[in-house]
Amino acid sequence: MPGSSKLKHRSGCPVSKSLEIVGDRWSLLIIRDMMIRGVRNFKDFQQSGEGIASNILADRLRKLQEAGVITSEAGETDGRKVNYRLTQKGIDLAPALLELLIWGAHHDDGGPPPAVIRTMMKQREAILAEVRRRWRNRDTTPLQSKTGEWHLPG
Amino acid sequence: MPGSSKLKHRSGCPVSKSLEIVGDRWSLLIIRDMMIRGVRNFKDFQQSGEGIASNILADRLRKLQEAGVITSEAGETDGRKVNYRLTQKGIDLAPALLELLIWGAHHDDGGPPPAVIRTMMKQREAILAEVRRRWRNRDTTPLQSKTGEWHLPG
DNA sequence: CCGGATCCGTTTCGATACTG
DNA sequence: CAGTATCGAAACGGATCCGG
Repeated sequence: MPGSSKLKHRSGCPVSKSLEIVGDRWSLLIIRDMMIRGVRNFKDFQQSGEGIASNILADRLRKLQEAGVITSEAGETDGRKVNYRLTQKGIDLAPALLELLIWGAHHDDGGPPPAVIRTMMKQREAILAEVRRRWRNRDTTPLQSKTGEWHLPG
Repeated sequence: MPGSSKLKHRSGCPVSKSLEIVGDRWSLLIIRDMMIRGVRNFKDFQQSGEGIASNILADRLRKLQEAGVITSEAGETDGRKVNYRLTQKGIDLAPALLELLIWGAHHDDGGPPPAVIRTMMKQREAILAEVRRRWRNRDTTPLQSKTGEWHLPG
């Protein structure tokens, strides 16, 4: 419908397009895996997320691209592989995602001990800086292995 | 049947119970309305969220209670009315929610102009302090009316 | 092998109507 | 006002198949 500014997401949901990404279980996990664990490939997402169906995963990856949060490019060494990467918009989600993870860790049953949580909160800025640095340098190794002390939860 | 609490999330979703709240379009909007706009009653949620179905709203309010994010209590003046309020766990979501709103405002088409966004980011701590203060004092007037300058997006 | 697409039974959503 | 009941539509998830 050209000229119509009503995208009509699903039915009457008033949430903005960007926030739709967040309001989805899998999308948030995908972004977390990319940002924290450095996951890039289709298969790694399947194993990392602990059982997302391939059709759902493909659907979410496509929607995340449409939303401008990630991009996909053919692997340079292996033509078969596809590398997914966060865009600037995706990286900008880091502060919110980190707050979310801290909140979950703090309030979840069986979460990490309070000392670890306090460490996470203190290192908040350091973690964000590291995420941004990695993005600039295209470094995709998991965050945890860098210091061994961050214990980012999921 | 609604009312039977099956613990089995949906199928194999690995996300923690707390993060399930966030991975839902409506739950996030409900919390936002409570925190930013001071919404407390069933009917206000229906109008505020711009068209959430009553059965969905009831379901989400119940799940948020089960998750310990909100509580419900019968209205003191009017027995029919039910007042929903954020718990401490719910209030603790404020930093994450605010980051999310800033992110959405920044990256959404037709969002507020950059100057407003920069103001939001600068006032981040002030907004959080105000949310906490209101929660302590059971003040439920909308946040915007306080200063008229925060322009919190949705 | 990798990154999907297709088929299909099951679950959940959502609009409307209705009730205490 | 604060929810249920109902029912069609959509999304989900598992399994399997396909192109490169």
